[in-house]
Amino acid sequence: MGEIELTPELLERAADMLRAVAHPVRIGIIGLLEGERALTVTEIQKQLKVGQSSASHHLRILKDRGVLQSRREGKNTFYSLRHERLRDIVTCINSCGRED
Amino acid sequence: MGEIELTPELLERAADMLRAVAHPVRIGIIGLLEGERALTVTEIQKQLKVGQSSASHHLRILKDRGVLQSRREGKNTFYSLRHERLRDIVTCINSCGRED
DNA sequence: CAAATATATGCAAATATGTTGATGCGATAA
DNA sequence: TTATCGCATCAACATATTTGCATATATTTG
Repeated sequence: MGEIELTPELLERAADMLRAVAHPVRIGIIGLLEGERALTVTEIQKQLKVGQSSASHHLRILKDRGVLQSRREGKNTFYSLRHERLRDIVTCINSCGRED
Repeated sequence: MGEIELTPELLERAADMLRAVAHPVRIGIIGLLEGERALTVTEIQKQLKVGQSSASHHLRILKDRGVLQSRREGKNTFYSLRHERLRDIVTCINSCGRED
């Protein structure tokens, strides 16, 4: 539970995934997608109060970077977490954030 | 260990801290600063092979966002982690890494 | 004080990201 | 087939981040 390899590739990969998550809307999305739950774009955009285009855009970023996965079902596309562990990041960040 | 509040402020704060971390050089810095260890700007810039100005800039970002703390000692400034837990993020990310 | 060392900061060009409206497109319903 | 829903994507513009050079400041040394 300790050592981290510092190869440039790992740094790049880690940064890539972190950049994917580092946006309020995208953190919100991850927050909505607990466990096995899968939501449609419309459900997500309504809960987070963002435009359709914006939601779609952010979902794509999360999917491209391997954070989410999606499946199409009729007219809908359901998005869900690919790594439940990623939620830990948000938990972790929130627990670190609070003593200014 | 479970529920995450989704208030806009928390989302912003979480995103802010994540953005601070989401850069290869800055992840590298966190990687170097295990435990209590504190390093000078020069030590950090040499290990990560970045310019002086760049190292200084990145350190400032990490400090401003509450990731690092610093103490001055003579001509040197020693930087160290403010939240050991933040290292978990890097570990977590790496363990999630892509299996395309 | 002058010089050297360690770090910080201002600035500007290059690049990356975010935002929004319009439009395209597959799936279903009428 | 036409209309509509759900979503994706394009385009254009706005904002933010990164990088490096030049320069400034602080500390110690001679």
